[in-house]
Amino acid sequence: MTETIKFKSCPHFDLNETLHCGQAFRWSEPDESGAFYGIIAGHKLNVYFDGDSLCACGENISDIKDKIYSYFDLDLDYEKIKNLLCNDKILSEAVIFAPGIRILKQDPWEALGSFIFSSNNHITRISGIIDRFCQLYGKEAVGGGYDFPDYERVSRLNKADLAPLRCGYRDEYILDAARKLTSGEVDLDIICSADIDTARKELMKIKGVGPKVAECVLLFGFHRLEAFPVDVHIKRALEFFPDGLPEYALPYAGIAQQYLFHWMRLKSLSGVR
DNA sequence: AGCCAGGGTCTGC
DNA sequence: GCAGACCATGGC
Repeated sequence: MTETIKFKSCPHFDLNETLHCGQAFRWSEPDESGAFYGIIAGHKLNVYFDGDSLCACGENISDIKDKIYSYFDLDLDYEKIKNLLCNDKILSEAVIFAPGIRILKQDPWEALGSFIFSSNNHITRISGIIDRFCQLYGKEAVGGGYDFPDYERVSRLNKADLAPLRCGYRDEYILDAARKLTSGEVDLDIICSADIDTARKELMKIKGVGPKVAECVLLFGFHRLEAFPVDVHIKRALEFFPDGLPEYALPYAGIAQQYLFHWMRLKSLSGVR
């Protein structure tokens, strides 16, 4: 049956900014009422705000209530973190540009697969590739749609199977990732509990996973908030920080990075230089 | 019509 | 260790 869950009040949280700032690739645009459709833990749900409270609606979603809560990381106090970051003038500009961004806790394998597809690619195209990937090889989700494909299933595919994705040379990368996870050569549980340098090295055993993708997986899939992915937009942003980020920001470098990324990316999309 | 993109690999120094 | 060629694709 269709259920609605109302979570606790959470200010400093904007769904559009959070879901469409380049950390996740499968959320819909908002509908007329401002609700977004997506899939978490094999359940289709829509999320929206009722006043200050996040609400989720979908079939039997009480089964995954804890996972939804964790996905949006509702316990983390963003007011405190933003106040800290805003001691820096540039960071403060980035935060003010989209103050409702939060870092999601995505499924580690989905984050890994998604950011393998992301390399040297545009966000709109990444979304298309991942959509086709899920539709072709994902399990049906409760309430409709398809989940991100299991790596065991992907490990049994070949390049021809992936041709419809039109993901280019990244086809062998996703296969290598799925095979190394299935064989246990790379272990997500070990990465989860390892120190961050060990975790980086583990992830980079996978073909197609270099420093940037590894950092994205650590940040978005393992919630290592100190991870700091550097792409072209962040490279430009770093010109403002000749000595690197201020030291007090480093424990939350990944969060700072996301504000900077979104700010720089939307500025360049609107043609400002 | 090119330029560009949430880069990585491979080769040659 | 580091620079540079190369990689497949399509949105803009």
